[in-house]
Amino acid sequence: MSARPPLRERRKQRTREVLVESALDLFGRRGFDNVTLDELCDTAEVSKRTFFRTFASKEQVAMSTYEDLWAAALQSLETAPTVERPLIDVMRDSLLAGIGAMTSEGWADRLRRSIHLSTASPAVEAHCLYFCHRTTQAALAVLERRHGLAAPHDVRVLLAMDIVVAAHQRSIARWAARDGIADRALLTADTRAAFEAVGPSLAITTTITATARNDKADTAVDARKTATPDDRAAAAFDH
Amino acid sequence: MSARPPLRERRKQRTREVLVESALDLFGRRGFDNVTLDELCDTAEVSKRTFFRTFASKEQVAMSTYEDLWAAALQSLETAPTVERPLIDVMRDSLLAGIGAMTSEGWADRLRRSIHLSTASPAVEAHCLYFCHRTTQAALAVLERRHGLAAPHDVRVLLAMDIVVAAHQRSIARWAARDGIADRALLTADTRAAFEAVGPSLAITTTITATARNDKADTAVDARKTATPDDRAAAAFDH
DNA sequence: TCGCCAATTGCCACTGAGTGGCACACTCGG
DNA sequence: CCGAGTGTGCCACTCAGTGGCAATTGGCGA
Repeated sequence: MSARPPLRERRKQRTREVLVESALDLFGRRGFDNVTLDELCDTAEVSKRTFFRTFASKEQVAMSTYEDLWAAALQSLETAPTVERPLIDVMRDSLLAGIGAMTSEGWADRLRRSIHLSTASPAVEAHCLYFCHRTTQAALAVLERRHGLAAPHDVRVLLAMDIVVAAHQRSIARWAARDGIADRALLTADTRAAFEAVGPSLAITTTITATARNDKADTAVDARKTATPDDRAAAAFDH
Repeated sequence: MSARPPLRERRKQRTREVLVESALDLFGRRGFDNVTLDELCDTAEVSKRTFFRTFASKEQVAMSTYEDLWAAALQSLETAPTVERPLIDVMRDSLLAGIGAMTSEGWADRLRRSIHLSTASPAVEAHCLYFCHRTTQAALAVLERRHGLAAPHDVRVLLAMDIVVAAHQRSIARWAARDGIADRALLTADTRAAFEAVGPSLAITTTITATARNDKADTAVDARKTATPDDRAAAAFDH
Protein backbone atom coordinates (compact mmCIF):
# COMPACT_ATOMS: atom_id res chain seq x y z
CA MET A 1 0.00 0.00 0.00
CA SER A 2 0.99 3.62 0.32
CA ALA A 3 2.98 3.15 3.51
CA ARG A 4 5.41 5.90 2.71
CA PRO A 5 5.76 7.61 6.10
CA PRO A 6 7.90 5.57 8.52
CA LEU A 7 4.94 3.92 10.22
CA ARG A 8 5.89 5.57 13.50
CA GLU A 9 4.65 8.83 12.07
CA ARG A 10 1.47 7.18 10.92
CA ARG A 11 0.69 6.03 14.45
CA LYS A 12 1.11 9.55 15.71
CA GLN A 13 -1.06 10.92 12.95
CA ARG A 14 -3.68 8.30 13.63
CA THR A 15 -3.80 9.21 17.31
CA ARG A 16 -4.23 12.82 16.32
CA GLU A 17 -7.12 12.05 14.02
CA VAL A 18 -8.87 9.91 16.59
CA LEU A 19 -8.53 12.67 19.18
CA VAL A 20 -9.92 15.32 16.85
CA GLU A 21 -12.82 13.15 15.78
CA SER A 22 -13.66 12.18 19.34
CA ALA A 23 -13.38 15.77 20.49
CA LEU A 24 -15.64 17.18 17.79
CA ASP A 25 -18.15 14.45 18.53
CA LEU A 26 -18.17 14.81 22.31
CA PHE A 27 -17.94 18.60 22.38
CA GLY A 28 -20.58 18.89 19.72
CA ARG A 29 -23.05 16.63 21.45
CA ARG A 30 -22.59 17.63 25.08
CA GLY A 31 -20.87 21.00 25.00
CA PHE A 32 -17.21 21.94 25.35
CA ASP A 33 -17.43 22.72 29.05
CA ASN A 34 -19.34 19.57 29.91
CA VAL A 35 -16.67 17.21 28.62
CA THR A 36 -13.54 16.63 30.66
CA LEU A 37 -10.20 15.77 29.17
CA ASP A 38 -10.27 12.49 31.03
CA GLU A 39 -13.46 11.56 29.26
CA LEU A 40 -12.07 12.58 25.90
CA CYS A 41 -8.86 10.67 26.46
CA ASP A 42 -10.81 7.68 27.64
CA THR A 43 -12.94 7.77 24.48
CA ALA A 44 -9.92 8.14 22.22
CA GLU A 45 -8.03 5.55 24.26
CA VAL A 46 -4.95 7.60 24.94
CA SER A 47 -3.53 8.86 28.19
CA LYS A 48 -3.91 12.49 29.18
CA ARG A 49 -0.16 12.77 28.99
CA THR A 50 -0.22 11.77 25.37
CA PHE A 51 -2.98 14.23 24.66
CA PHE A 52 -0.81 17.10 25.82
CA ARG A 53 2.06 15.85 23.71
CA THR A 54 -0.24 16.16 20.69
CA PHE A 55 -2.20 19.32 21.51
CA ALA A 56 -1.28 22.26 23.67
CA SER A 57 -4.71 22.71 25.21
CA LYS A 58 -8.26 21.45 25.34
CA GLU A 59 -9.25 24.34 23.08
CA GLN A 60 -6.70 23.51 20.44
CA VAL A 61 -8.01 20.06 19.70
CA ALA A 62 -11.39 21.63 19.01
CA MET A 63 -9.90 24.08 16.51
CA SER A 64 -7.20 21.96 14.95
CA THR A 65 -8.74 21.89 11.48
CA TYR A 66 -9.09 25.65 11.62
CA GLU A 67 -5.45 25.95 12.53
CA ASP A 68 -4.58 23.67 9.65
CA LEU A 69 -6.34 26.08 7.32
CA TRP A 70 -4.23 28.99 8.50
CA ALA A 71 -1.12 26.87 8.30
CA ALA A 72 -1.91 26.19 4.66
CA ALA A 73 -2.48 29.89 4.08
CA LEU A 74 0.88 30.74 5.64
CA GLN A 75 2.48 28.06 3.53
CA SER A 76 1.02 29.69 0.44
CA LEU A 77 2.42 33.02 1.58
CA GLU A 78 5.83 31.37 1.75
CA THR A 79 5.71 30.11 -1.82
CA ALA A 80 3.54 32.65 -3.66
CA PRO A 81 5.15 34.95 -6.21
CA THR A 82 5.98 38.32 -4.75
CA VAL A 83 4.20 40.87 -6.86
CA GLU A 84 3.58 44.35 -5.58
CA ARG A 85 -0.04 44.90 -4.69
CA PRO A 86 -2.26 45.74 -1.72
CA LEU A 87 -1.44 43.75 1.37
CA ILE A 88 -5.06 42.90 1.97
CA ASP A 89 -5.32 41.36 -1.47
CA VAL A 90 -2.16 39.35 -0.91
CA MET A 91 -3.54 37.98 2.34
CA ARG A 92 -6.93 37.27 0.84
CA ASP A 93 -5.35 35.25 -1.92
CA SER A 94 -3.21 33.38 0.58
CA LEU A 95 -6.32 32.44 2.51
CA LEU A 96 -8.02 31.35 -0.68
CA ALA A 97 -4.97 29.30 -1.57
CA GLY A 98 -5.06 27.78 1.90
CA ILE A 99 -8.68 26.82 1.38
CA GLY A 100 -7.73 25.28 -1.93
CA ALA A 101 -4.94 23.31 -0.31
CA MET A 102 -7.13 21.48 2.20
CA THR A 103 -7.09 17.85 1.16
CA SER A 104 -7.78 15.54 4.08
CA GLU A 105 -11.00 13.58 3.90
CA GLY A 106 -13.92 15.42 5.45
CA TRP A 107 -12.02 18.61 6.28
CA ALA A 108 -14.96 20.86 5.43
CA ASP A 109 -17.28 19.12 7.81
CA ARG A 110 -14.72 19.12 10.61
CA LEU A 111 -14.05 22.79 9.99
CA ARG A 112 -17.73 23.61 10.13
CA ARG A 113 -18.11 21.75 13.40
CA SER A 114 -15.09 23.53 14.82
CA ILE A 115 -16.55 26.91 13.99
CA HIS A 116 -19.82 25.92 15.61
CA LEU A 117 -17.91 25.03 18.75
CA SER A 118 -16.18 28.39 18.74
CA THR A 119 -19.46 30.25 18.57
CA ALA A 120 -20.99 28.05 21.25
CA SER A 121 -18.18 28.14 23.76
CA PRO A 122 -16.51 31.33 25.01
CA ALA A 123 -13.31 29.50 25.84
CA VAL A 124 -12.97 28.18 22.31
CA GLU A 125 -13.90 31.51 20.79
CA ALA A 126 -11.26 33.28 22.84
CA HIS A 127 -8.69 30.73 21.81
CA CYS A 128 -9.68 31.20 18.20
CA LEU A 129 -9.34 34.97 18.38
CA TYR A 130 -5.94 34.77 19.95
CA PHE A 131 -4.77 32.17 17.49
CA CYS A 132 -5.68 34.44 14.57
CA HIS A 133 -3.84 37.28 16.22
CA ARG A 134 -0.65 35.29 16.63
CA THR A 135 -0.92 33.83 13.16
CA THR A 136 -1.14 37.23 11.49
CA GLN A 137 1.93 38.26 13.44
CA ALA A 138 3.66 35.30 11.83
CA ALA A 139 2.25 36.32 8.46
CA LEU A 140 3.72 39.77 8.92
CA ALA A 141 7.12 38.24 9.44
CA VAL A 142 6.79 36.32 6.18
CA LEU A 143 5.59 39.42 4.35
CA GLU A 144 8.61 41.28 5.61
CA ARG A 145 11.08 38.58 4.72
CA ARG A 146 9.74 37.43 1.37
CA HIS A 147 7.49 40.17 0.02
CA GLY A 148 9.57 43.22 0.78
CA LEU A 149 7.24 44.69 3.35
CA ALA A 150 9.54 47.29 4.78
CA ALA A 151 7.50 48.75 7.63
CA PRO A 152 5.81 45.91 9.51
CA HIS A 153 5.24 48.20 12.46
CA ASP A 154 3.48 50.91 10.52
CA VAL A 155 0.04 51.38 12.03
CA ARG A 156 -1.57 51.12 8.64
CA VAL A 157 0.08 47.77 8.06
CA LEU A 158 -1.03 46.46 11.45
CA LEU A 159 -4.53 47.74 10.84
CA ALA A 160 -4.58 46.11 7.44
CA MET A 161 -3.72 42.78 9.01
CA ASP A 162 -6.42 43.22 11.62
CA ILE A 163 -8.87 43.91 8.85
CA VAL A 164 -7.79 40.73 7.12
CA VAL A 165 -8.49 38.78 10.29
CA ALA A 166 -11.86 40.43 10.65
CA ALA A 167 -12.90 39.70 7.09
CA HIS A 168 -11.74 36.13 7.36
CA GLN A 169 -13.60 35.54 10.61
CA ARG A 170 -16.78 37.04 9.30
CA SER A 171 -16.62 34.99 6.15
CA ILE A 172 -15.97 31.71 7.88
CA ALA A 173 -18.65 32.37 10.48
CA ARG A 174 -21.15 33.08 7.74
CA TRP A 175 -20.06 29.97 5.87
CA ALA A 176 -20.37 27.72 8.92
CA ALA A 177 -23.80 29.14 9.70
CA ARG A 178 -25.25 28.06 6.37
CA ASP A 179 -28.05 25.58 6.74
CA GLY A 180 -27.18 23.05 4.12
CA ILE A 181 -23.83 21.82 3.01
CA ALA A 182 -20.74 23.88 3.60
CA ASP A 183 -18.12 23.05 1.02
CA ARG A 184 -14.99 24.50 -0.49
CA ALA A 185 -16.71 26.45 -3.22
CA LEU A 186 -19.03 28.21 -0.81
CA LEU A 187 -16.19 29.02 1.56
CA THR A 188 -14.25 30.53 -1.29
CA ALA A 189 -17.23 32.60 -2.33
CA ASP A 190 -17.95 33.77 1.21
CA THR A 191 -14.32 34.72 1.68
CA ARG A 192 -14.31 36.81 -1.49
CA ALA A 193 -17.57 38.46 -0.50
CA ALA A 194 -16.36 39.35 2.98
CA PHE A 195 -13.18 40.94 1.66
CA GLU A 196 -15.17 42.91 -0.87
CA ALA A 197 -17.34 44.23 1.94
CA VAL A 198 -14.37 45.74 3.75
CA GLY A 199 -14.30 49.01 1.83
CA PRO A 200 -18.00 49.76 2.18
CA SER A 201 -17.77 48.99 5.88
CA LEU A 202 -15.83 52.15 6.51
CA ALA A 203 -18.76 54.37 5.65
CA ILE A 204 -21.69 52.50 7.15
CA THR A 205 -23.88 54.95 8.94
CA THR A 206 -25.61 54.19 12.20
CA THR A 207 -29.04 54.38 10.66
CA ILE A 208 -28.24 52.20 7.69
CA THR A 209 -30.85 50.03 6.17
CA ALA A 210 -34.15 50.57 7.76
CA THR A 211 -34.88 49.35 4.25
CA ALA A 212 -31.54 47.91 3.30
CA ARG A 213 -32.23 44.23 3.28
CA ASN A 214 -32.15 43.20 -0.37
CA ASP A 215 -33.49 46.54 -1.50
CA LYS A 216 -32.21 48.56 -4.39
CA ALA A 217 -32.04 51.88 -2.54
CA ASP A 218 -30.14 50.14 0.20
CA THR A 219 -26.92 50.80 2.00
CA ALA A 220 -26.73 54.34 3.18
CA VAL A 221 -23.13 54.21 2.16
CA ASP A 222 -21.77 57.65 2.29
CA ALA A 223 -19.71 58.37 -0.78
CA ARG A 224 -17.14 60.55 0.93
CA LYS A 225 -14.83 57.66 1.51
CA THR A 226 -14.53 54.46 -0.48
CA ALA A 227 -16.42 54.91 -3.69
CA THR A 228 -15.98 51.25 -4.54
CA PRO A 229 -19.21 50.27 -6.23
CA ASP A 230 -19.08 46.65 -5.17
CA ASP A 231 -21.85 47.26 -2.70
CA ARG A 232 -23.89 44.77 -4.63
CA ALA A 233 -21.55 42.00 -3.60
CA ALA A 234 -21.73 43.09 0.00
CA ALA A 235 -25.47 43.34 -0.04
CA ALA A 236 -25.76 39.89 -1.57
CA PHE A 237 -23.70 38.66 1.36
CA ASP A 238 -26.41 39.80 3.73
CA HIS A 239 -28.36 36.83 4.99
CA MET B 1 -16.17 64.14 54.88
CA SER B 2 -17.51 62.97 51.54
CA ALA B 3 -18.92 59.70 52.83
CA ARG B 4 -21.73 59.57 50.35
CA PRO B 5 -21.71 55.89 49.41
CA PRO B 6 -23.08 53.71 52.21
CA LEU B 7 -19.70 52.76 53.60
CA ARG B 8 -20.36 49.17 52.81
CA GLU B 9 -19.81 49.99 49.16
CA ARG B 10 -16.65 51.82 50.03
CA ARG B 11 -15.16 48.75 51.68
CA LYS B 12 -15.89 46.73 48.60
CA GLN B 13 -14.38 49.39 46.39
CA ARG B 14 -11.37 49.60 48.65
CA THR B 15 -10.79 45.85 48.41
CA ARG B 16 -11.02 46.14 44.65
CA GLU B 17 -8.45 48.90 44.50
CA VAL B 18 -6.05 47.07 46.77
CA LEU B 19 -6.35 43.96 44.61
CA VAL B 20 -5.74 45.88 41.39
CA GLU B 21 -2.78 47.74 42.82
CA SER B 22 -1.25 44.58 44.28
CA ALA B 23 -1.84 42.70 41.03
CA LEU B 24 -0.25 45.35 38.81
CA ASP B 25 2.70 45.50 41.17
CA LEU B 26 3.27 41.76 41.50
CA PHE B 27 2.53 40.91 37.87
CA GLY B 28 4.66 43.80 36.69
CA ARG B 29 7.66 42.86 38.79
CA ARG B 30 7.66 39.09 38.54
CA GLY B 31 5.49 38.29 35.53
CA PHE B 32 1.86 37.26 35.29
CA ASP B 33 2.58 33.54 35.15
CA ASN B 34 4.99 33.57 38.05
CA VAL B 35 2.50 34.96 40.55
CA THR B 36 -0.16 32.67 41.98
CA LEU B 37 -3.54 33.86 43.10
CA ASP B 38 -2.72 32.72 46.60
CA GLU B 39 0.24 35.05 46.68
CA LEU B 40 -1.80 37.91 45.33
CA CYS B 41 -4.60 37.35 47.82
CA ASP B 42 -2.08 37.06 50.59
CA THR B 43 -0.53 40.39 49.60
CA ALA B 44 -3.89 42.10 49.32
CA GLU B 45 -5.05 40.40 52.53
CA VAL B 46 -8.24 38.92 51.16
CA SER B 47 -9.29 35.31 50.75
CA LYS B 48 -9.23 33.68 47.35
CA ARG B 49 -12.98 33.30 47.66
CA THR B 50 -13.37 37.05 47.97
CA PHE B 51 -11.11 37.58 45.01
CA PHE B 52 -13.44 35.59 42.81
CA ARG B 53 -16.41 37.53 44.11
CA THR B 54 -14.68 40.69 42.87
CA PHE B 55 -13.08 39.51 39.64
CA ALA B 56 -14.03 36.71 37.32
CA SER B 57 -10.49 35.58 36.59
CA LYS B 58 -6.83 36.16 37.23
CA GLU B 59 -6.60 37.92 33.89
CA GLN B 60 -9.42 40.30 34.63
CA VAL B 61 -7.79 41.90 37.65
CA ALA B 62 -4.82 42.70 35.44
CA MET B 63 -7.02 44.42 32.86
CA SER B 64 -9.62 46.00 35.10
CA THR B 65 -8.69 49.60 34.29
CA TYR B 66 -8.84 48.75 30.62
CA GLU B 67 -12.30 47.31 31.09
CA ASP B 68 -13.30 50.44 32.94
CA LEU B 69 -12.32 52.46 29.90
CA TRP B 70 -14.59 50.44 27.66
CA ALA B 71 -17.36 50.61 30.20
CA ALA B 72 -17.11 54.40 30.09
CA ALA B 73 -17.16 54.30 26.31
CA LEU B 74 -20.30 52.16 26.31
CA GLN B 75 -21.86 54.51 28.82
CA SER B 76 -21.17 57.38 26.46
CA LEU B 77 -22.81 55.42 23.68
CA GLU B 78 -25.88 55.11 25.88
CA THR B 79 -26.18 58.83 26.44
CA ALA B 80 -24.74 60.42 23.30
CA PRO B 81 -27.06 62.19 20.90
CA THR B 82 -28.10 59.98 18.02
CA VAL B 83 -27.08 61.76 14.88
CA GLU B 84 -26.76 59.89 11.65
CA ARG B 85 -23.17 59.44 10.65
CA PRO B 86 -20.62 56.68 9.96
CA LEU B 87 -20.60 53.97 12.57
CA ILE B 88 -16.83 54.08 12.88
CA ASP B 89 -16.97 57.77 13.72
CA VAL B 90 -19.66 57.18 16.31
CA MET B 91 -17.58 54.50 17.98
CA ARG B 92 -14.42 56.57 17.83
CA ASP B 93 -16.15 59.43 19.57
CA SER B 94 -17.54 57.09 22.18
CA LEU B 95 -14.06 55.85 22.90
CA LEU B 96 -12.79 59.40 23.11
CA ALA B 97 -15.62 60.25 25.48
CA GLY B 98 -14.72 57.20 27.53
CA ILE B 99 -11.14 58.41 27.75
CA GLY B 100 -12.41 61.79 28.83
CA ALA B 101 -14.59 60.21 31.51
CA MET B 102 -11.76 58.46 33.34
CA THR B 103 -11.45 60.17 36.67
CA SER B 104 -9.96 57.90 39.31
CA GLU B 105 -6.57 58.91 40.64
CA GLY B 106 -3.72 57.44 38.63
CA TRP B 107 -5.89 55.73 36.00
CA ALA B 108 -3.49 56.53 33.19
CA ASP B 109 -0.58 54.86 34.89
CA ARG B 110 -2.60 51.80 35.81
CA LEU B 111 -3.87 51.58 32.26
CA ARG B 112 -0.37 51.79 30.88
CA ARG B 113 0.80 49.03 33.19
CA SER B 114 -2.18 46.89 32.22
CA ILE B 115 -1.34 47.21 28.55
CA HIS B 116 2.24 46.30 29.25
CA LEU B 117 1.03 43.17 30.99
CA SER B 118 -1.12 42.27 28.04
CA THR B 119 1.80 42.51 25.65
CA ALA B 120 4.04 40.55 28.00
CA SER B 121 1.69 37.70 28.84
CA PRO B 122 -0.17 35.62 26.24
CA ALA B 123 -2.92 34.74 28.70
CA VAL B 124 -3.65 38.40 29.41
CA GLU B 125 -3.43 39.32 25.75
CA ALA B 126 -5.92 36.61 24.84
CA HIS B 127 -8.26 37.77 27.56
CA CYS B 128 -7.96 41.33 26.31
CA LEU B 129 -8.77 40.35 22.74
CA TYR B 130 -11.82 38.40 23.77
CA PHE B 131 -13.00 41.15 26.06
CA CYS B 132 -12.90 43.64 23.20
CA HIS B 133 -14.83 41.24 21.04
CA ARG B 134 -17.59 40.80 23.58
CA THR B 135 -17.71 44.50 24.34
CA THR B 136 -18.24 45.44 20.73
CA GLN B 137 -21.07 42.93 20.59
CA ALA B 138 -22.60 44.84 23.46
CA ALA B 139 -21.94 48.10 21.65
CA LEU B 140 -23.78 46.74 18.63
CA ALA B 141 -26.80 46.09 20.80
CA VAL B 142 -26.77 49.69 22.02
CA LEU B 143 -26.35 50.99 18.50
CA GLU B 144 -29.31 48.97 17.42
CA ARG B 145 -31.50 50.05 20.32
CA ARG B 146 -30.60 53.70 20.59
CA HIS B 147 -29.04 54.78 17.33
CA GLY B 148 -31.34 53.14 14.86
CA LEU B 149 -28.85 50.66 13.50
CA ALA B 150 -31.22 48.41 11.64
CA ALA B 151 -28.95 45.65 10.39
CA PRO B 152 -26.57 44.65 13.17
CA HIS B 153 -25.81 41.38 11.39
CA ASP B 154 -24.84 42.98 8.11
CA VAL B 155 -21.30 41.88 7.33
CA ARG B 156 -20.27 45.44 6.69
CA VAL B 157 -21.51 46.46 10.12
CA LEU B 158 -19.66 43.61 11.80
CA LEU B 159 -16.53 44.43 9.85
CA ALA B 160 -16.83 48.06 10.83
CA MET B 161 -16.93 47.08 14.49
CA ASP B 162 -13.92 44.84 14.06
CA ILE B 163 -12.11 47.74 12.47
CA VAL B 164 -13.01 49.91 15.45
CA VAL B 165 -11.50 47.34 17.77
CA ALA B 166 -8.39 47.12 15.66
CA ALA B 167 -7.87 50.88 15.55
CA HIS B 168 -8.46 51.15 19.26
CA GLN B 169 -6.01 48.39 20.09
CA ARG B 170 -3.34 49.81 17.86
CA SER B 171 -3.73 53.25 19.34
CA ILE B 172 -3.61 52.14 22.92
CA ALA B 173 -0.67 49.84 22.27
CA ARG B 174 1.20 52.72 20.69
CA TRP B 175 0.28 54.99 23.57
CA ALA B 176 1.41 52.53 26.22
CA ALA B 177 4.69 51.97 24.42
CA ARG B 178 5.69 55.62 24.63
CA ASP B 179 8.84 56.13 26.62
CA GLY B 180 7.90 59.08 28.76
CA ILE B 181 4.61 59.93 30.32
CA ALA B 182 1.42 58.51 28.95
CA ASP B 183 -1.46 60.81 29.76
CA ARG B 184 -4.98 61.55 28.62
CA ALA B 185 -4.04 64.06 25.95
CA LEU B 186 -1.61 61.68 24.26
CA LEU B 187 -4.09 58.83 24.38
CA THR B 188 -6.68 61.03 22.75
CA ALA B 189 -4.24 62.03 20.05
CA ASP B 190 -3.11 58.47 19.42
CA THR B 191 -6.70 57.32 19.19
CA ARG B 192 -7.56 59.97 16.61
CA ALA B 193 -4.44 59.15 14.62
CA ALA B 194 -5.15 55.42 14.57
CA PHE B 195 -8.69 55.94 13.35
CA GLU B 196 -7.47 58.26 10.66
CA ALA B 197 -5.07 55.57 9.51
CA VAL B 198 -7.86 53.10 8.86
CA GLY B 199 -8.73 54.29 5.38
CA PRO B 200 -5.16 54.31 4.07
CA SER B 201 -4.65 50.84 5.52
CA LEU B 202 -6.87 49.32 2.89
CA ALA B 203 -4.49 50.12 0.10
CA ILE B 204 -1.10 49.47 1.66
CA THR B 205 1.01 47.54 -0.79
CA THR B 206 3.36 44.80 0.23
CA THR B 207 6.40 46.73 -0.80
CA ILE B 208 5.40 49.96 0.91
CA THR B 209 7.95 52.31 2.28
CA ALA B 210 11.37 51.16 1.51
CA THR B 211 11.61 54.91 1.96
CA ALA B 212 8.37 55.66 3.71
CA ARG B 213 9.54 56.57 7.15
CA ASN B 214 8.91 60.30 7.46
CA ASP B 215 9.52 60.89 3.80
CA LYS B 216 7.45 63.04 1.53
CA ALA B 217 7.21 60.54 -1.30
CA ASP B 218 6.11 57.97 1.18
CA THR B 219 3.26 55.53 1.42
CA ALA B 220 2.81 53.62 -1.76
CA VAL B 221 -0.85 54.14 -1.20
CA ASP B 222 -2.64 53.07 -4.25
CA ALA B 223 -5.31 55.57 -5.13
CA ARG B 224 -7.77 53.07 -6.49
CA LYS B 225 -9.56 52.79 -3.19
CA THR B 226 -9.85 55.38 -0.46
CA ALA B 227 -8.52 58.61 -1.77
CA THR B 228 -8.61 60.18 1.67
CA PRO B 229 -5.63 62.49 1.75
CA ASP B 230 -5.04 62.19 5.47
CA ASP B 231 -1.99 60.10 4.86
CA ARG B 232 -0.02 62.78 6.58
CA ALA B 233 -1.69 61.99 9.86
CA ALA B 234 -1.05 58.31 9.40
CA ALA B 235 2.54 58.85 8.50
CA ALA B 236 3.05 61.08 11.52
CA PHE B 237 1.75 58.20 13.61
CA ASP B 238 4.65 56.08 12.45
CA HIS B 239 7.19 55.74 15.19
C1' DT C 1 -27.15 52.01 72.86
C1' DC C 2 -28.70 47.30 71.84
C1' DG C 3 -29.83 43.67 69.00
C1' DC C 4 -31.85 41.67 64.76
C1' DC C 5 -31.48 40.99 59.67
C1' DA C 6 -29.02 40.62 55.64
C1' DA C 7 -25.02 40.89 53.11
C1' DT C 8 -20.20 39.87 53.00
C1' DT C 9 -16.26 37.24 54.16
C1' DG C 10 -13.27 33.38 55.31
C1' DC C 11 -12.36 28.64 55.39
C1' DC C 12 -12.48 24.00 53.53
C1' DA C 13 -12.97 20.63 50.33
C1' DC C 14 -13.43 19.67 45.62
C1' DT C 15 -13.08 19.53 40.30
C1' DG C 16 -10.47 19.93 36.28
C1' DA C 17 -6.59 21.66 33.29
C1' DG C 18 -1.96 21.24 32.62
C1' DT C 19 3.11 19.57 33.91
C1' DG C 20 7.22 16.84 35.40
C1' DG C 21 9.35 12.47 36.31
C1' DC C 22 10.15 7.87 35.57
C1' DA C 23 9.61 3.27 34.03
C1' DC C 24 8.01 0.49 30.28
C1' DA C 25 7.15 -0.72 25.42
C1' DC C 26 7.68 -0.27 20.93
C1' DT C 27 10.05 0.85 16.42
C1' DC C 28 14.00 0.97 13.85
C1' DG C 29 18.66 -0.17 12.75
C1' DG C 30 22.34 -3.38 12.77
C1' DC D 1 17.98 -11.05 17.73
C1' DC D 2 19.51 -7.14 20.33
C1' DG D 3 20.76 -2.50 21.80
C1' DA D 4 19.59 2.60 21.11
C1' DG D 5 16.27 5.88 21.08
C1' DT D 6 11.79 7.60 20.97
C1' DG D 7 7.02 7.48 22.25
C1' DT D 8 3.61 6.20 25.82
C1' DG D 9 1.34 5.30 30.27
C1' DC D 10 1.04 6.11 35.00
C1' DC D 11 1.56 8.82 39.16
C1' DA D 12 1.89 12.71 41.82
C1' DC D 13 1.77 17.48 41.76
C1' DT D 14 0.52 22.71 41.06
C1' DC D 15 -2.77 26.01 40.35
C1' DA D 16 -7.20 28.25 38.71
C1' DG D 17 -11.79 28.35 39.81
C1' DT D 18 -16.36 26.79 42.47
C1' DG D 19 -19.80 25.41 46.01
C1' DG D 20 -21.13 25.06 50.79
C1' DC D 21 -21.39 26.67 55.27
C1' DA D 22 -20.22 29.05 59.40
C1' DA D 23 -18.59 33.40 61.29
C1' DT D 24 -18.27 38.28 60.94
C1' DT D 25 -19.78 42.85 60.09
C1' DG D 26 -22.39 46.77 58.59
C1' DG D 27 -27.23 48.71 58.27
C1' DC D 28 -31.07 49.93 60.85
C1' DG D 29 -35.09 49.99 63.80
C1' DA D 30 -36.40 50.09 68.76
